[in-house]
Amino acid sequence: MARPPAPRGTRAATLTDVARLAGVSVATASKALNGRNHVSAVTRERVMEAAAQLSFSPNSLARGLLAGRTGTVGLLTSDLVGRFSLPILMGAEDAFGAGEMSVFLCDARGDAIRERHHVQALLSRRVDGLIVVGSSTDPRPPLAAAVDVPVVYAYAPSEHPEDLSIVPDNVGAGRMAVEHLIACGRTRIAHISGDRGYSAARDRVTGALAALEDAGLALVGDVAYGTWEEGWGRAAASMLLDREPEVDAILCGSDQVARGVLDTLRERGRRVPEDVAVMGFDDWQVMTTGARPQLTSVDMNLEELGRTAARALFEAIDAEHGRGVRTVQCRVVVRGSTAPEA
Amino acid sequence: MARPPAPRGTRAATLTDVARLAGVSVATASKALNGRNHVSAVTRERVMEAAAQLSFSPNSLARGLLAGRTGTVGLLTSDLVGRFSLPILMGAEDAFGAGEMSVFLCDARGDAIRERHHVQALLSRRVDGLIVVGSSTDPRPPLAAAVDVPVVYAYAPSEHPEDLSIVPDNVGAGRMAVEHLIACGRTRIAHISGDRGYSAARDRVTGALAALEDAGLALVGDVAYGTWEEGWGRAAASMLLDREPEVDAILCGSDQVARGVLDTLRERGRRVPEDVAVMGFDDWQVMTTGARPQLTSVDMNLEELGRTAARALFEAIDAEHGRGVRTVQCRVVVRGSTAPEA
DNA sequence: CGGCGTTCCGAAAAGGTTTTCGGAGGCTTT
DNA sequence: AAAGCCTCCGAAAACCTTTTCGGAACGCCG
Repeated sequence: MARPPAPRGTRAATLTDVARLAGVSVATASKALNGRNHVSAVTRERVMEAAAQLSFSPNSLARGLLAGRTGTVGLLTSDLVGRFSLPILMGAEDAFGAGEMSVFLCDARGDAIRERHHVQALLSRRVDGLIVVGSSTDPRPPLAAAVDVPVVYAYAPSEHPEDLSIVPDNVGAGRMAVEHLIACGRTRIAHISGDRGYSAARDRVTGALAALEDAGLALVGDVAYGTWEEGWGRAAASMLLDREPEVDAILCGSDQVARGVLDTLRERGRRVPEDVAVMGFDDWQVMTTGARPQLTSVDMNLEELGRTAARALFEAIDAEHGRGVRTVQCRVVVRGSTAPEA
Repeated sequence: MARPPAPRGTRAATLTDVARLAGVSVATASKALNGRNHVSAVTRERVMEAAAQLSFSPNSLARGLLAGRTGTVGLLTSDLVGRFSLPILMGAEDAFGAGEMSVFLCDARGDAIRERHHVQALLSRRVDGLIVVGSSTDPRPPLAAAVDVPVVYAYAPSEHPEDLSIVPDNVGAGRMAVEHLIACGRTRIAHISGDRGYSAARDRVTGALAALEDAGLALVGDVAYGTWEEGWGRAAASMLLDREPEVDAILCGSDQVARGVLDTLRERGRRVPEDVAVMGFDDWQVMTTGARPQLTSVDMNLEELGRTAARALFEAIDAEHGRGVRTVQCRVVVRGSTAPEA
C-alpha cells in the first residue's frame, strides 16, 4: 500500500515556506490562498501549486489569534453515559461540522467542580460559544463562572430565565401520545409513568391528562409513578390488570417500562394490540424494534434538538443572543403495539 | 441570584493588562504566573492578585502557537450512534481530562470523504495527536492524509501493521465465557452467535471452541450465525431446542440475542438458569439488568480501552510511538442467568 | 513627455504569550 | 575602594497569519 510518509519532527509547512517556494511575499501568498483579489491569476496559480506541493495547511491558532475568533465551541455534558446526551451531541456536531466549526467535548460527570474546571479550560481556549447539555429535563443552575461568550442550554434548561434554553416539549409529547391512542379507538387508557422526581414524567402526565379531558375521557386508575425500568413496568402492569381489568391502552413512561408491560400482558394472555394497546416514550430503537410486537413510541427528536441548539448558538455568536426557553416538538412513531401491521 | 456579569464585547484581559495593573513588565508577569523563579515573592503576589482581579485566563492560542504544542487531541469516530463508540470516548475523555488536554470530537458517519475533511481540520488546528475509533472490530484502512502527529486506532485496528491499534480481546472473551459456563457445571453448551460478517463474532467463536476443546468438550450443534438482534435470538433458540433438546447452556453473540433466547426459553417452559444457563456479550446494562433473570454477560471494558488508547497517545506524543496491535482484556459479569442468586 | 489611473506586490503591524539575555542594583570579599 | 557575585526585572525576539497601506510598474490620455 502506498501510504504517504509521516515525517515526524519535520514541522509543518508555514506560509513563509509557501511564499518562498512560489517566489512571492507572504502577504501575496496569503491573499492568493484566501481568494482575495489584487493578485494576478498566474501568481495565484503559482502559490496554489507551491501550497499543494508542501501540503500546506494554515495554522488555525495564528489565524484565531488574529481574528479574535477561533471557530471552536465547547460542548459540555453533565452525563455522557446517559442515553439522551448522545443524540443531542450528534445533532450539534452535525450542525457545526457543516459550518466549519470544531467541537470541544467535555464531560463533567455530574460534578460541579469538574464542570467549572472544564469551563475555565474552554474559555482559555477561547471558544466562540458553549452548549451545556443536561442529563434530565429538570432545570439546572447556570454556569458558575463569568462567561463572556454565548451559552445555550440544551435538554436541561437553565434556572435563570434570561438564559437561552432548548428543551423537548414533554407536555406536547404526553398530549400527542394520548391523541394517538384515542385515534386508534381506545377509550380506557391507563398511564404507567416513570420516576415522579423528574419533570419529564410530570410534564407528560400534564399533557396526557389535558388530551383526555379534551376528548371527554378520564384516565383509567391513577397515574402510576415508579422508576424508568423494566421491572417497574412488569409490576405496575400486574397491579393495573388486577384493579382495572377493562383497560384497553397503556401509555408508559419509557420504552423500558413498556417492555416490562408487554411481558406482563403476554403472560396474562392479553393480546397486543388487539386487547390492549401499548405505547412507550423515547423511541429507543433497540427497545422498540426488538419488542413483540414492535413498540409504538414518542421520539423526542433529540438530534434535532442538538441541531437547534447549535444553530441558536451560531446566531448568538454573530448576531443577537436569544433569551428564554424554546421547545422542540416530539413525534409519535407508530409500530405494531398500537396499530396492527397493514 | 448573584450571577456575575457577562460583559459581551469587552475583550478578555490579556497579560499586558495584568502586567500594567501590577506595575511590572509582561515578562515578569508571565514568570510570576507560571511559577518560574527569578521573581521575588512580593512581586509574584502582586501579579497574582492583579490576575485574579481581572479574572485573567491565558490565551491558549498564543501559548500553543509559541510552544508548538496545543494540548489538544482529535477524537475521530466513524459511527457515534453505535453503542460501542460512547464508552471508548468516555474513557479517552477521562484520561485526557486528567492530563489537561482538550478533546476535539468529530464524527465521520462512516463516510471517507467526511473523515478526510475532519482530519484536515484537525491538523489545521494543530492537534498533538489523533485517536481513531472504529465502529466494528474489523480492520479499517489507515487515515488517508499524510499525518505528522501520532495516531492511535481504537476498537477497529488499522490495516497497516505498523500503526498502533488498541482492540478488545474477543478471542479471550469467547474463551472466558465458555470457561465460566463450564465452571457453572455445564457440559452441553451451544452457541448462538451474531453476524458472521463481523470478526468479533468469529473471534469469539474461536476462543469458545478452544476453551471447549481444552475441557474435552464439544459444542452442541453448530455455531448459529445470524444477526445481533433479539428476533434472531428467539428464532435461533427455537430451532436449537427442537434439534438439541438436551442443551444446558447457551452462549449468545450479544445481549440482545440473549434477550430473545430468554424469551423463547420461558415460552418453552425451560427454567433459567436451572435447566439452561444463558450468557450474553457486551454487558449492556439496560439489557442485562432488565432481563429475567438478570443476564450474565462479557464486558469488553471499553471505557478501559478508551483510557488505554489515550495513554498510548500520550506516550506517543512525548516519547516513542508504539507499534502493532494491543488487546484489552474482557471480563465476565456474573448475574442470575448462569448462577442462581445467593 | 508629464500626469493619472490601474494593477499587482511587499513591508510591516497586530494578535498574546514565553523565553532568552542583558542590565541594574545591592551585597560581599580582597 | 575595586572587583565579583547574586537577585530581580525588562526589552525583544519568536510563533504564524491577515490586513493595511504604500510603492512600483505599466498603459493611456492630454
